[in-house]
This record gives sequence, structure tokens and C-alpha cells, in this order.
Amino acid sequence: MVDIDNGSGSSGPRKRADARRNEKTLLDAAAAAFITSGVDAPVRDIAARAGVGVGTIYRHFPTRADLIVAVYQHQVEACAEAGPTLLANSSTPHAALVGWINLFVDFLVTKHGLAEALQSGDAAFETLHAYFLDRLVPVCAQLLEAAATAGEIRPDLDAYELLRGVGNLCIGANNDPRYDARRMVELLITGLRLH
Amino acid sequence: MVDIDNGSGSSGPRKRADARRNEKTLLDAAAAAFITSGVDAPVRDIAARAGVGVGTIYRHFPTRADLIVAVYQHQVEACAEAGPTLLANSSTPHAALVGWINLFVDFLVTKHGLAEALQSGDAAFETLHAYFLDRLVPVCAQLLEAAATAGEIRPDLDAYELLRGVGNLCIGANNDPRYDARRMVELLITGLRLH
DNA sequence: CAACATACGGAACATGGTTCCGCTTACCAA
DNA sequence: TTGGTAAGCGGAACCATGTTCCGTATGTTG
Repeated sequence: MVDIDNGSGSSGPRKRADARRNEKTLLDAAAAAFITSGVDAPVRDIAARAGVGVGTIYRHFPTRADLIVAVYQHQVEACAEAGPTLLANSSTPHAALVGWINLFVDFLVTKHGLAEALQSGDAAFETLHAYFLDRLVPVCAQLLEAAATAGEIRPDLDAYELLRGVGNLCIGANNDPRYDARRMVELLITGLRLH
Repeated sequence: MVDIDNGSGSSGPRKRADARRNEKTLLDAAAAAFITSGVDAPVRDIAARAGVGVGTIYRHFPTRADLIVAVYQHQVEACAEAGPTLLANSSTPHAALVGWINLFVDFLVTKHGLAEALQSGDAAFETLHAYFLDRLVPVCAQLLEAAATAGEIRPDLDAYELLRGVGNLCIGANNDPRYDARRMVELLITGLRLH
């Protein structure tokens, strides 16, 4: 689920050259389509952009979640890796937590429809949900624990629940000038503070 | 947009008897379908339940939003009216605010898909969004202002933004035992407190 | 270069929203 | 009561989109 290419590197028989080429092309096309039409961009549109048939998409990315994960993998990794870095470089664990949550929010808010898809509960997005959680919950948990240990926040909040809450608050942040997801998230984090 | 029946009461020419009957039947069918399949229940399902053709649904409720509004109107009204009542009967404005938000959350959480629809940004739900806002934002604003005047919360938060945030936090609360929307909302409200 | 497996394209199917029009029926006036 | 009329009805037909499947094309290998 996290292996792109297979140009030769990982296990299994080497894939055909055209297959690898198409996979790359598809990723580019999907990324572009996601920007203009959101992560719900019609399969046919993505296929057309890439100049392939729809069957080719399904062969490489059986579910939409697989495609989305592949497109955003690097950014999710970057976000995950930023956690420990922030913890090491920030003045307090709480500051690190706030900084990290902001990264997460900025990421979600700039991907049209991603927050919606993440929380939709639709079975088609199950692996998307799972990927984000597997990668980010441990990081968030570490930040929460550090801040709790430092006595800066209440110690009784689950990282999973916090991430879901934050993800939820990011929904629809792009098409409503009156709603500022960042401010709401800030409020939520403030609510975490002890005293 | 808020006139059901027209049995004779309001303006315009009196509707035909079968039309009024069908409208009632449709409301019942929709309410039932919403409970079992959520507010996204297929139009054909609702029509079948009511024993009418799909055309009849569109004639009475041109958009899904109209149907949803009609189904939940009474509960939204009740929620709106509870605002002033709570304010009058609670020990503090802040308590009234918390109580009212809880009412709102309970309402949203028990209607599968409603929170999602409300925040979806989909043009089809525009009038739904508008109805909720028209009715509830003033109530929420009144509660916020009372609490702010009493020095219990920060005075700089817009009622619209708070309601959207709370609505967002309610998304997906039904199909994930690990996520408790009520707790998240509580956290958000805690973040509002001064001190 | 032959033969085989892999991969491709896109037609065909499934689902669900939306429109439209010929038919039915409630209502009213004579 | 009855005929005319407009309001209302049903559901076929149409459109958009996701998903599957198989005949064809092509990379790869001996």
C-alpha cells in the first residue's frame, strides 16, 4: 500500500516499463485534477488528463483512496517527521504541539475535499483514513504526552480523537470566507490547556 | 420556504386535496428513510416508501434541501426557542450557552448525514445551510453576547463561526465509537472561556 | 523473432439525480 | 350532475459517474 514504482527496488517481479510510466503519468494527472476539482475529481477526467483509459487507473489504484494516498504520501511523511523535529526545537512541548497541528491544518486546508473524504466514513476511503491515522496518530500522541508530562495540557485526551476533531474543523474551510478553520482549531487547542 | 400544507391558511390558491395528502405522506416517508439511510437516502427509495412517483417528490420539494428542511423544521424551531428559555433559567449565561450547544449537538448527531450535508458546500444544500443559519445564528449570538457581557468568555467570536465549528465537529459522530463529538465540542467551548 | 504474460482501452453495466410529457383526477361553474 | 379545465401524477428517459471485463496491443524474454 505504500510501494510506488517497483522499477526494480522492492520485491516481486519487475513491472513492465509502460506500466511504470503510466503510473507516474497518472500520479501527475491526479495531482493536477485534485488541485482544480478536488480529490473527488471524476475518474474519467483524471484518465483523460493522463491520456489513458479508465481501466488503467483501476489497475494501478484499485480505490480512490489508493490514488489519494499515493499523491499525498510525501507530504504526509513530511508532516509526520516534523513532529519530533518540532519537539526538539520548540521552547515548550505545547508550542511544538501547536506548531505541528498548524502544519496538519495547513496541509488539509489546501487540499480541496481531502478533509471531507477523510471523515466521510465512506468505505471507499477506509484505507485513506487508515493511512493517515497510522502515520500521524503516533506523532500526535508523542506531542500530547510531552505536553501533558510538562503539565501544560490536560492528560486525558486521545491523539486519535484530537486528530479527528482537527480534521473535522478543516472541512469546508476553502469555500466560506466567514469560516476560519485555523481559528477554530486554535480554540480547540486552547481548550486543552490546563488552567 | 417555510410554508407546509396551504390547506387554506396562508396565501395563494388552495392546493388540491391529493397534493396536500401526498406532501404529508412524503414527509413521513422521508423522515423514515432519513432514519434508516441518512439524509442522502436515494430519491427513488423515498418515492417508493411513499408510494408515489419521483416526479411528485420534485414537484413538492424541488431540492433535497427543501425536503430536509421540511422534515426537521419543528426540531430546529424547538432548538431556536430553547435559547432564550435557557438564558432565563440557567444560573449563568455560560451555563445557558453550554446547554444550548448541547441541544444543537444532540440534534445533529442523531441525524445521520445531516452535519455532513450542512457543511458540504454543495450548492444543492445551500438553502438547508441558509435555513439553519437564519434560525440559529441569532440565538447563538444572543447567548454569546450574554456570556461575553458577563465576562465569562472571550468576546471576539462570531456566532456563525462557532456554529460551523460545532457542526463540523459533529460530522461522522455516528460511525466511529472512538470519536465523541460531544467531548470535542466541550473542549471547543472550554477554549472560549476567559482565564 | 516467436510466444507469452502483462498491461491497455474503452465499451458496457450499475447507480442515483433530474427532467419531461402524456395521462389522470380534483375542482368548479353551469 | 356533468363537462371542461388546470393542477397534479407517474415513471420512462436522460445524464453523470463509478466499476467491471474482455478483446487487443505491446513489452519482455528465450
